[in-house]
Amino acid sequence: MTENNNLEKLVGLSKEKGLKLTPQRMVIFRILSECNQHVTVDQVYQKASAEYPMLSPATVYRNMEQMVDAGLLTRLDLGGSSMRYDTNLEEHHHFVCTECGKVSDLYLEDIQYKMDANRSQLGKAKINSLDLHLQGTCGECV
Amino acid sequence: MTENNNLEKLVGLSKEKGLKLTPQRMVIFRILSECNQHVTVDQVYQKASAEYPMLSPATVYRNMEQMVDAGLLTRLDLGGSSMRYDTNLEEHHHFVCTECGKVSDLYLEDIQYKMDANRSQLGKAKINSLDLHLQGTCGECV
DNA sequence: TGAGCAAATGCAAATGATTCTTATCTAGGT
DNA sequence: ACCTAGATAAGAATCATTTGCATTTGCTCA
Repeated sequence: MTENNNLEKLVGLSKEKGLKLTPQRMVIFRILSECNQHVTVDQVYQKASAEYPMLSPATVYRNMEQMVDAGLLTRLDLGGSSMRYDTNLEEHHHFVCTECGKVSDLYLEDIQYKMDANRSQLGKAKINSLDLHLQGTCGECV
Repeated sequence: MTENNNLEKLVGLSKEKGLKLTPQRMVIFRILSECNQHVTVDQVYQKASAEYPMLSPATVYRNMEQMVDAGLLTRLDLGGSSMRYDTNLEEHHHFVCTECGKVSDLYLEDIQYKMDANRSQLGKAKINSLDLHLQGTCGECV
């Protein structure tokens, strides 16, 4: 169901944005819908190139970035060496386990509100993105 | 005064940690105490190599990392292409202007408290670091 | 004060993520 | 079937950072 959903989105998107429905794009997108969230480009590339061997990493990079621009993915900088991409578009934050690397989602509805209260320190500044990075040891690794 | 303070720290450190008082380390350390916060390794290297031309970048990288280990600096991942190091050891957060790159400090005393309230989502997990990344347009660039 | 050892340095090469280049290819409209 | 804009593959290029190694240098203790 998620997969159909995403496939629909892709098709709709390709019309909207003038993106072509190339086989590479289809493979990449299906991989994304099968993967867990927070994937790296390389993870996608590994899986995708298994079934589409001539695929180049650059193509995956390009496609993921396009999907971000199109609002299908969110780019995540979780502090590791490589960027991650999140298929969960809801406003949320992340907790990264420094032992096993697992990423957990966190929904913190009142952070934004709290920020507003502290906004005075920023003067006329306009906040565009607010990102909470939490690190620690997850339940399984404790 | 800050410089004397830091020099003391450095000497104390070298005893504690078995770090040697090399001229390179002295130069790097003084540069750090003169620089504004949030410097990159390269910024330090540029200034330091001006007065110690044979200095190698690797030495700066190594020294900054050692200072982090020793608790004299904090490593900052502010999302740019290179890491930054913060000489301000107080608990605080950062706002990065996406126009001019300026970094502003933010003191948000109640974030930690708020997090605790949301901790239930994390189960037995242990939070080691909490880092708020804010991006936007600063007062001057608005 | 000088020998010895661990730590520090410089250099260059390795690494790893990402981007760029360029020639080729192809989807989609006509 | 044909054209053309846009997409692709492949690999070179880039950039920040790390590492291996041979050499040097603080620092300690006799």
